[in-house]
Parts: sequence; structure tokens; C-alpha cells
Amino acid sequence: MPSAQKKRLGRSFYDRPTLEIAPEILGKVLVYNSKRGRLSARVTEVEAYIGETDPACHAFGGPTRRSQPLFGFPGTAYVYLIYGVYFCFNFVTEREGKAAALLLRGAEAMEGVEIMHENSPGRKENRLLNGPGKFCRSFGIDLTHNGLDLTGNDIYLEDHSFAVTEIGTSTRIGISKGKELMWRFFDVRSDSLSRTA
DNA sequence: TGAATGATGCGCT
DNA sequence: GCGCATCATTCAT
Repeated sequence: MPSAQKKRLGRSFYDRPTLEIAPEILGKVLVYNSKRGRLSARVTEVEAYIGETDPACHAFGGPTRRSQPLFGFPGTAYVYLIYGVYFCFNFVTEREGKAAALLLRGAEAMEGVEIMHENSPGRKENRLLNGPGKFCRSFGIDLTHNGLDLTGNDIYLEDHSFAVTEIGTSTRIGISKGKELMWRFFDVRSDSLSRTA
């Protein structure tokens, strides 16, 4: 096995059209250097939320206190609480002011699996990160990570040259407006997705 | 295996 | 007060 080249992704990766980034972010490795140790996972599923005209996007109708990070620099983390219970983690994309993001909905655990099991007890390894709320719980992501610069040293993406041979698309999950848009992207071969098929 | 449901907090009208 | 980018549990097939 030749060792894969690990290239850290910078601002320019995020400073592009969201629908162009979406298929490319699949297979990239998200690294989190937490206080308890290093966690990493291969991205398998994302959804796009784009701008003030997308009715499902938190930026719809203009900026608010909560959605502020969405309007910031590309490569910013946008984290919010959903249903009073779980957190959702987003990569902010496009130029500052455009307010677009990719919601991380699924990943495959690589490093720090023990820590993930401590955060999410009693589950199989491929059920640790297969859903946006579950990813945040297992990784230990919360509002303290909101607004974090993803080109810094805490949380960032690496390109390990993992090939994603087949990319599936579908409508977005769990929304009531903007349902017709095919803005969910996933690695068909993965067994760590929020939904199968 | 799938449908229904409750948990639970907060942003926004 | 309503609705929400979710998930685990329960109950039914």
C-alpha cells in the first residue's frame, strides 16, 4: 500500500460554488484535534444550503443572530442546535456575504474511535457518525465550535486521495420547504449514511 | 422493517 | 406560541 498523500485544504477549497464543492468533499478527511485526543473521519454524506433565496437555508430572509456565521468567510464552521437536542455541523462555503454551507450528515470513523464510543455508548462503529446529530455527539461538537476557522489547527479537512467511485444525489432530508432540490450528495458505497439507498 | 411519537431548547413572529 | 437541516424508542406488521 503506497501511503496516501495528506494535503490540508485551505480557504480556496471553500471559496467556490457550493454545488461544485459538494461532490468533492466526499472522501475528504475531517480532523478534529480535541482536548481528549485526535479524531478523524472520512466524509460520506453532505447537503447544500445556499443563500438567502433557499427557503430551507437559515440565511433565508437575511441574517439573524443565529445565522451570522453563515455570512462569514468561506471555511468557517456553522454549528446550531436542532430540536433542542442535537447539534448540526456545517462548512461555510462561497464568498463572504453569500451565506451558503454544506451540512455534514455522515462520515466513517478513522482515528479516535474510542473517544467516539465514550461519547456515544453502546453502538456499532458504523453507527457512530451516520447522521448529522450523531456525528456531533460522537465527535463532541457543540456551540463552542460555532464560528471556528476551519483553516486553523483545531478542525480542518485533509485530502487523503480517497477515491469515491459512485456519488448519489437526492432531495434533502428533514425539511419542509425547498424539498424539490436535489442537494444531498453521498458516497453510494459507504455503510455509514443517514439513510440507505 | 416501518410508522408513529416524545424529548427538549431556542429562534423568530 | 410554533416549528425546527434529529434520533431513539415503541408498537405494529
